[in-house]
Amino acid sequence: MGAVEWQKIPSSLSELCINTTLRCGQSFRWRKNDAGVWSMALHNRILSLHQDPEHLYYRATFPAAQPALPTPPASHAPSVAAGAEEDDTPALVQHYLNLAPNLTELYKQWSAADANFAKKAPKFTGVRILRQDAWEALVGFICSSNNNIARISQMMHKLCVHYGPLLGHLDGEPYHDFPEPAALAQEGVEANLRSLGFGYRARYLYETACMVVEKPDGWLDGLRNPEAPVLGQKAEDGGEWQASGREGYRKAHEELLALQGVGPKVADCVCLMGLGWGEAVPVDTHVWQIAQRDYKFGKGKHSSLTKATYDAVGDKFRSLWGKEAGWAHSVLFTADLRAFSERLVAKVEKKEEDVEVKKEDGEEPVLEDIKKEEKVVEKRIKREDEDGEKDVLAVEGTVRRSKRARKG
DNA sequence: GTCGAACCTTTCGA
DNA sequence: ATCGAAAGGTTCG
Repeated sequence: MGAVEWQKIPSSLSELCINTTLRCGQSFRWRKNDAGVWSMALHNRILSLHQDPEHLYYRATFPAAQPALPTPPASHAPSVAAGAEEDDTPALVQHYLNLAPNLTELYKQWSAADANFAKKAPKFTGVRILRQDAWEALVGFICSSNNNIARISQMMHKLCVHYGPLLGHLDGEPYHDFPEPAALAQEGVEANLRSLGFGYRARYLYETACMVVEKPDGWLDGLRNPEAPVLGQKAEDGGEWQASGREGYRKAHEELLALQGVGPKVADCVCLMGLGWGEAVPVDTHVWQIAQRDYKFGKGKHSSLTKATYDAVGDKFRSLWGKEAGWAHSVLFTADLRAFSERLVAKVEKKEEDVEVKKEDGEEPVLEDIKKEEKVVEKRIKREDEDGEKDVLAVEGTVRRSKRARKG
């Protein structure tokens, strides 16, 4: 493995908070280790992240002996073992984390346009829409139907372990890149996924993989917002704005609907998080609750979440928040997640106690000391994420414990 | 266009 | 602890 030193770039927690962004239901593959470092296999390397109030730190770990070329004369292929020849990790980080937009400015705009956003957003700053791989987003959100984030994460992990190429190990854990469509379009995949606990989504994944494989090359990325091209491509104009969404967005949404297991909500998730269409507003159970509670839906004409109501909710948010409505929506969605619910309660003296109780419950005692350190770090950077660790560790815990001594 | 039921399994919360 | 409900929905009739 060719590990590279940590790099750092200036970044405030208002511009990006990875502890929120990486576990708010956008990507389901990030794992946090005991030292508080987030890692994920991405584009043929293991990308690791952590941050303090002033900086974002990143590091890539490349697989050993991964010759870009069929290993010509090994004569002077020196320590360049991997990736060192033009390390594109800085560009990848910039691209994946979507660091270009000024998030503070966007929050200001959304707050000015919407009192409810202004009220909710201050406790959920730094939520950034990631630019994920479109295929991964498609698979992840097909799995998300009628499901919970912990299980979706577990399923994505299994998918990588069983069908993705192994890149290497970190903290003793294997990291696999995300499988290509062809890997999931093979005979027997459906049955195997079912046995792995995917339930009825096994068939959706297999059939969608087959359909994608049959499409012309580059079909999925062809549905991208030209303003948000894949890494290395030049940005172009995204088309004319309208409250129902730009033409390219509508086209992408419509095409995605033809895939198995893809309805309006999943299609919007892929549009927003995989294809760069900022106006895509996925309306799920959370957003529907929000729309009823805070935006006067749920009565009369729009009393139930029909297709027409679905579109109306999206239009409402698009006309309210504009071109990046899906982004604003994600902030409110995050605020609605149980995993973050503690931020909504007022800071009272009882809180410390509650946290302690939660921590002891269901966690390995061995981790106690480490976790207290972690807590200190979290406090130092002035975030309130003690609550979050519990959830994240729970996800990893099930994976790990299933292989080791679970009974204690 | 709308409605209801069925769908797999895990996690959550009372 | 245990058990029903809910979980970032979609499909089918």
